[in-house]
Amino acid sequence: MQDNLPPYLEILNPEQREAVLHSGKNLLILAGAGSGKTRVITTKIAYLIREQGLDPRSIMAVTFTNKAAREMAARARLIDGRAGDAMMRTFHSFGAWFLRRHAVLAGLNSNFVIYDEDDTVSLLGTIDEESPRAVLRTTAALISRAKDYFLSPDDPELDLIDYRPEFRKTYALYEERLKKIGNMDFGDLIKKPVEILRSNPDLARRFRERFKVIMVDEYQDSNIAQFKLLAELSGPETYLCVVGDDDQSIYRFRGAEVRNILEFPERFPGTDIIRLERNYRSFEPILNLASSVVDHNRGRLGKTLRAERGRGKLPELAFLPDQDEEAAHCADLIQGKSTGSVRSVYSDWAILYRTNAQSLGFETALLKRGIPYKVVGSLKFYEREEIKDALALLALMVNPLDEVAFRRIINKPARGIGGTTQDKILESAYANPPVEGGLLAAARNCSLSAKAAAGIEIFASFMDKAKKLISPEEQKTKNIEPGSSSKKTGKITKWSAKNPIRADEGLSVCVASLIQDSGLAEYHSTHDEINGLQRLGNLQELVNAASLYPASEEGLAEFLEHIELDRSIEENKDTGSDFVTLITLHNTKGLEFKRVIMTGLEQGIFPREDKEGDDLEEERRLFYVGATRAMDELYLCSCAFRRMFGRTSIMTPSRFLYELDTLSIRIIGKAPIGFAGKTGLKQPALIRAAKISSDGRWKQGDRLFHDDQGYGAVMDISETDDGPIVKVCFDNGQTRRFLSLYQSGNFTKIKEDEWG
DNA sequence: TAGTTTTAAGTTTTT
DNA sequence: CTTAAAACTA
Repeated sequence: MQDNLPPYLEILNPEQREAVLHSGKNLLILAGAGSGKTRVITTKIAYLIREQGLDPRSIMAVTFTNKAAREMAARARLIDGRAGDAMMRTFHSFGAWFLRRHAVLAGLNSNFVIYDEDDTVSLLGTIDEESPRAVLRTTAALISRAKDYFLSPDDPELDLIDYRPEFRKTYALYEERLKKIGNMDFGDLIKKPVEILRSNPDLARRFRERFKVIMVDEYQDSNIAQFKLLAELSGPETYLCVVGDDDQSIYRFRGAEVRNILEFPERFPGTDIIRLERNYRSFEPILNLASSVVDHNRGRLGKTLRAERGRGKLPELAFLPDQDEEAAHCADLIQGKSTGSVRSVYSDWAILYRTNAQSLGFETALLKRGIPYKVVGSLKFYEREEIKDALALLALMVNPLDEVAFRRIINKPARGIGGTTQDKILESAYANPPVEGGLLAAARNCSLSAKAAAGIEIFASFMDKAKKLISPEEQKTKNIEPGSSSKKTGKITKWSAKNPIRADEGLSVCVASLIQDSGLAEYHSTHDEINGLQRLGNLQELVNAASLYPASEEGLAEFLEHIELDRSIEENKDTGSDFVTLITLHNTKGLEFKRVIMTGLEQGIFPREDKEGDDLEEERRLFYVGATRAMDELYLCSCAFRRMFGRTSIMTPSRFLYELDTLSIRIIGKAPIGFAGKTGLKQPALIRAAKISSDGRWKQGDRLFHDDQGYGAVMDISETDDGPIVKVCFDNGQTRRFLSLYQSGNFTKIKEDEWG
């Protein structure tokens, strides 16, 4: 035990302190959920600077999400302000930073724009004009996966991604095309730096000299390419410290390789392992519940989480008739109705679901009750057509060779430049060596119809105008542009013909000018009768966001990069500071809430499909992640029916519900057979059932659900003048006869037969 | 070629 | 049900 430790080290537990003070060899920290790993990382950064006298600039700390990177930086700075000078970024943001400086070494453009999966699909569409969109999307996903595994088109191992020679060929063509354009996709942000470091030993040496300490958070979610990047950046002298939890690996589908963490000690010989197994977040039954499910997984490093907070309220599992009741149940819980307790603070609550599509029902229910909420991470904003259009204009300014952006925007609004003309322009641009001025210049040099040529001129003229707004010479006299007529106008959220897109600061002036002069604003407001105003509002919001950046070419590039790498946007709803969080299970990683409701625990929803093997294990880990977000109270919901694609279908409870420790849970509602837990409050008796089969007729053996009796099966059907009478045997052993009342879709209301 | 109608498909999860 | 994409027509 050291004497006179500074307070920020004093407050750590022995394992945490050991991890912070550890030096010399590489370090693998196996940190269970809620064991204070972020505290360890941030403290370690501060400790290295304060006590070890390390230059902050020689420390690199990588995370996976922007939110995590921001939080890490903020918390480290709280302990020591100098920590702000350390490089704390996401893997992808580091890759972009690296490539802006060193891409030229690989003969690549450094003014690249980052292509997302959608852009990749568009580009693939110009390579392969035959295939339908769905096929292109699959190909795009495969290419992205290939890059996660650090596989190039000529790599023999590419067969493991897709053995078809066509795929190899398409991938090669795509790479060639992307290089010509000079842009990067997400995978390139990791893969290309590795290639550059490998072929430039001097540069690699300089990096190894600079970064003496490299730390990685959520290491269980790293992929092969990221592993290789780490390997290139760290030499024998580098102190490598990775933190992770194999039970929280939930991004396998995206190329994350759990073996990275499982085999870390072998890959980096001389590694010490420290386990953080004290959980400070959740009450014991919550941890027991989470562990009991993930215990069914094989191939774990294994650890025992101890609940430092001791016993608390038993988690509740509610069996509900359908998703509307589920949403109502959530609202009841939040308002404290079911328990009769005092209403809690809204921000204590989070509603978790497997897919974004599920958020809608909760939104409507909460809205109806006037409960404020925020949907986290619905990336819709940047996926909106009008926003993508506006971004294409900006992208084309940054990289005039951006074919995808060019095609997207050149004829919007219509300028008489259709697909055929576009092909002609692109063909001539690719036939000739890269033209100064990019695709627009190429278009001007192309012999086109009078109509098309005129369209090009119109387009080129406002692009030139916008360019002037960010060129250095014009900066001093920038009071001449029309958009910024008078004084500060503040944020404008509503649009009218008299109140066009406005801007008065920084880059927003240029962005506003582009959106206005290109006719994009007008195009979207007139083309969409219903949502036109909202579309303009979105465009205005984009303009507002740009005002934070300087009106220069660098500012523009920065703005675009920020948008491309961090798509989470603060939805500027007039929600105060107290709101319920609606969030996907994946998005909750790293977060915690006092009260958590996990919804949709049904086969097909969670776990999704009938997943098997490794995929099923990943779903289990997702359950573990979700459950361990809860500090005080945990609630689970499972519905008997769910509307999907406009149809109502009967659901089977999630298999995880059969796996969990029944002593750690209290059951509410009609549980299917096999649940031994205590039964809580009674649901009001409703008589309702639905069939599995969809042809509108009852069949022997049809499974159904009855609000009073629970799950059951049809034993016998007899036709009468009043319709069919069905005899049902329930899982609880009871037998009843029902008269079918009426039907809609495959959802049938029934009335209990008098003789039943 | 532009714009409209009809048909089909889809819901993972995200940097 | 909602959205995207193919098909169709002016």
